[in-house]
Amino acid sequence: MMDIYNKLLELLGEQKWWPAKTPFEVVVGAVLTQRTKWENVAKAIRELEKNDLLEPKMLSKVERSKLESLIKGTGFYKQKAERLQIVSRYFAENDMRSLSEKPIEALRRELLSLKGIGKETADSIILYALNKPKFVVDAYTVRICKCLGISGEYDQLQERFENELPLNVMLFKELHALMVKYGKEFCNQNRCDECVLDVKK
DNA sequence: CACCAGGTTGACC
DNA sequence: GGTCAACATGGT
Repeated sequence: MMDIYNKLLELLGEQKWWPAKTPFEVVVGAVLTQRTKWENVAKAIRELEKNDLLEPKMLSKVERSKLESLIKGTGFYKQKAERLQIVSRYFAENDMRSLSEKPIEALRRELLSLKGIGKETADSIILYALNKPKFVVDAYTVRICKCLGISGEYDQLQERFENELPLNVMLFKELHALMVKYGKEFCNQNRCDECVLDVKK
């Protein structure tokens, strides 16, 4: 696993994820980027910012139709508007500070109980908003691992990364970001024959 | 016109 | 347990 990281880092350089000014902005982005290009998410976040909505209380209270129109460009906008308000209510009731004090697994279960927050979104929030060591698995991670002969679904892959890597937040962030970047650039059409990641598992 | 994007849910078997 | 359509817009 560390070999993959070193190789990707050498190839692509540091990614410095997640691009956001505040932890709550990470939360909003994590919901909006579900099955959606980041470019469109960034636009929506700027719209929300203009309307002073990048804050849990304001976002949870804003009129649904207004929220929908602001995030329309990210697709699935009705679902996402509902999801954003559910998550916002949760973050309005639980500030970042109190959330940081919870054990990771307990926090993860709470996030997963919110409608619209699945594993990847929950783990992205834990890693990038709360800076806790939880490895985020996404579609690219699964694809890349498959190419490398590492099979498994979300939980198995996550466990493997967390067990085989040092439990380091920066490392988890970078490796996840690097795999997304690599996946976007090189894994688009099953061109596994050109894969640069000929590393030992 | 077809296909994809930093997923999640609920229905059905 | 697993599979699958639905969700919707914007870009190639």
